[in-house]
Formats: sequence, structure tokens, C-alpha cells
Amino acid sequence: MGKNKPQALPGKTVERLSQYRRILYNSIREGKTNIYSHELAKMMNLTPVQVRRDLMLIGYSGSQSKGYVVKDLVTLIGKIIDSDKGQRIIVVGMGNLGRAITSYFSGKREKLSIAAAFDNDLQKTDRIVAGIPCYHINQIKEYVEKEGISIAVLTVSPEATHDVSKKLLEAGIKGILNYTSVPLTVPEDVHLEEYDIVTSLEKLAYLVK
Amino acid sequence: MGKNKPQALPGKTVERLSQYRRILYNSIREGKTNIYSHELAKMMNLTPVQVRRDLMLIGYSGSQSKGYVVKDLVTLIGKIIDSDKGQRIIVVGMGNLGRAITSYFSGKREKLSIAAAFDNDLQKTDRIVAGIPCYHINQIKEYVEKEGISIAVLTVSPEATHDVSKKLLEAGIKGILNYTSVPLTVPEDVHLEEYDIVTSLEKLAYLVK
DNA sequence: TTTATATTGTGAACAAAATATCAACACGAT
DNA sequence: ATCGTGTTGATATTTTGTTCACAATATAAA
Repeated sequence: MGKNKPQALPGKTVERLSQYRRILYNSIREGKTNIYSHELAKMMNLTPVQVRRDLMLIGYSGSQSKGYVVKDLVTLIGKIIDSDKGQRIIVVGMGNLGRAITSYFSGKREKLSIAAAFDNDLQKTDRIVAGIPCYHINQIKEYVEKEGISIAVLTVSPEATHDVSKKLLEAGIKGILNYTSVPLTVPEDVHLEEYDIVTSLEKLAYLVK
Repeated sequence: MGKNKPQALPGKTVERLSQYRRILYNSIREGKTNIYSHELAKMMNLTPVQVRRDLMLIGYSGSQSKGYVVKDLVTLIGKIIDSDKGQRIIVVGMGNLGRAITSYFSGKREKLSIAAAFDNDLQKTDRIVAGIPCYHINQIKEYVEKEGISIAVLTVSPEATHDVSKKLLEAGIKGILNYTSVPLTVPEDVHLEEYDIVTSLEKLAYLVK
């Protein structure tokens, strides 16, 4: 009954949904009300089939004559990706990368915001850094529990990574975006995304070679 | 004859090779000379089978008793990933992210280095920023051709992305790492890696939900 | 020597993701 | 009305990536 949602979208589809939405916002701003799969595909640099497949997976139907209704599509993607009351994130490690991410992200998404940052450098703690309050790493647990945070971006030094990730898990964090060069291990119920700039560059170097 | 190399490693394998190597450097520093697949797997948070499969693909053989010889493995990975005489990279867009990447990367890899940066802000051009020389974006073509650069990291604003990417292609760049939120289209012979922070965070938010 | 154990290397099965193909349909032109 | 065009939605196929299962082998212990 009721809940017939597949509730297990392929990871790649979720990523594309996020990007469809951003592009569709632009289209709305340009006054576009309807869009065809091939138009969206072109803007995303994908094939129309891929676009239709993704939309099929989220159960959205267009019309043969007008394509998809931009506004409805955006709304539906929001229902899938966003939490009802929004989600707040913490950034742990306020070095160059942490600050860059914080500044870059601020105000970008309505339902997703960076609530606070943490660092172990006393020069940075207990003041506003890059527009958000920065506390000492030892305060993570207290803050996360009080504020009900479940997602953390990890941008600390390789040396600190293990300790800090342990603190995050103890605090009850359920999703970690790890920009550290150190691979992390997390329990089954915690979601982990890892990204490493050096790896991306080395891959490119290999491909270009 | 001779060349019997498959020369088409799976993309994921290449990424992991880059990470194996970094981890193996640590092991060398700790005095480890040999390593088993399950040890490497544990450090990378993978399965031993995955590790052995990757090493099989690059044609490296270990021994049942001692596992793999760390030094040899590192050397072989280098032969596969690195260019003989190294590769130099440019960073285009010296905002927060561009500077963060530059500082983070400097001196990290022997065969891969950031040679110069480009921006259109006259406050930044023609001086040293984050440790490397920064020129005006109009000088990209001249610089790239003179210095024989083939890889660029793109961290400009969404508005500037299209123009700048056109300049990069005209300059003959063969690999672009795009951190812009704007999807890019490139000719077949140019390699493109795209990464978007917001998308990663939204994916995490979806998973955690 | 024989047995037990731990390891590698790899074919085969499996899973995830992308792509191709096509029936059904809406709409405008004739 | 009918035909041609362009579109969606869905099934089928292909490609890519991961995991399973096990033979082959080296070593140490019995």
C-alpha cells in the first residue's frame, strides 16, 4: 500500500538529478516552461535516452508534444533529494579547502546549508570564519547532538583524519564527504563519499599521455 | 610486435592505482618492503580480490609467500600513470577554490606540477599568487603553446566557463578538470573530468535522508 | 614426506550503468 | 482524414565494473 517507491535510485542517477535541477533553475529564469529530453541532454552533455531513463526512474512523465514541465520536474526532484525541513552540514578542517568550500557553498542551496565549522587551530576557533561560526574540534559531539547534524565535510590534514573521523562517528554523523587523501572506513549505516583531487589529476594525466 | 599492452585500463582501476601508490609510499616510509593483497585492501577499504584484479590488469605478479614487492609496484604504477618527463598543469580561475587547489597540490607529486595560474582580475595577474605565477586569461594560448601544457584545472565562475573553456580548447589543451558547475562539451580527443561539490553534497543528503 | 595453511591469479558469474531500438502517440501539413 | 515528423516510455542489448570460486603454488609444521 501507499509506499510503492522503489527508494533505491542508482547513485549516478541521483547525481544527475542534482544537476538537472540546477540547469532547470536556469531555464526557469529564462522563462522556459517546457523542455524536451534532447534539450536537457544537450545542456548536460548527455544523450536524450539517458535523460528519459533518469526521469522514468523517478516516475515523472512528460508529453509527446510539449516534453516535460520544467516547474513540476524541479519540484519532483526536490521531493526526492531534499529533506522536508532541510539539512544542515558541518565542515571539519578550515584550511584552504575548507574555507573555499564554505565560501563557495554559502547560500547556494535552500534546503542545504553549512551550519558551522570546526578546526583545532586556536587562531580560528570561537570566531566567524568564511562567514560561519568556527569551533574547536573537541566540541563536535556536543554541537552535532544538540543541533541534530548528520552530514560532515572532512577537509583536515591526512595526519588528523583518523582521529577526527572517529569523533564524527561517535557524534552520530551519518554521512561524510571525505576530501582527505586518506581512505576512510565507516560502519554500514554511515554513508561515505570520497573525492581526491590528486587522483583526478593523475587520472587525467594518464588519459592525456 | 613488442607492444602487447592492452593500453586501456578501466577508469576506476586507474583511479585506484593512483591511490595504491600514495599508500604504498607511506608503507615504504614505514620500512615495509612487501605487502599482501589483503593488507593493501584494508588500507584502501577494498576487497583483496579487487586489489589482485587491478594488479593483474597492469601485469604485475606477486609471490604466494611474500605478496607484492612494494618498491617494484610503485615503480610500475609510475610507468603507467606518469609521463616520462613529467607533466605541467595550469589552473584557470584563482578564486578561493583555485587558490586552495594550488596550495594543496604544490610539491605533492614529482611528475605533476602546477606551472601557472590564470585569472581575469587585474589585482591578481602578473604576480605570484599562492606560490605560482598568475597571468591574465588572454595569455593562456601563448603560454600553453610555448610551454607545451596539456592539462588545465578549471575553477572560474559559471558565467565565465564557456568562454574560458573555448580559450582552453583553442590553445590546444587535451585534458580539463572542470570544477565549475557548468557541464562542458569537448571534442573527442580532449579528456574531461567533471566534479561538483554541490552534487556530492546533495547525493549524500539523499542517501542520509 | 605428507598435510595444513595462506596466498596469488584468473575464468566465470553477477551487478550496475549506458546505449540501442521501437511501439505508441500527438500534432501539423496536406 | 491521412501522412509524416518528432516525441515519450519501455524493453532489450551492450558495456563496464565487481565479486565469487577455485586451481596452482609456496611455506611451514607434523
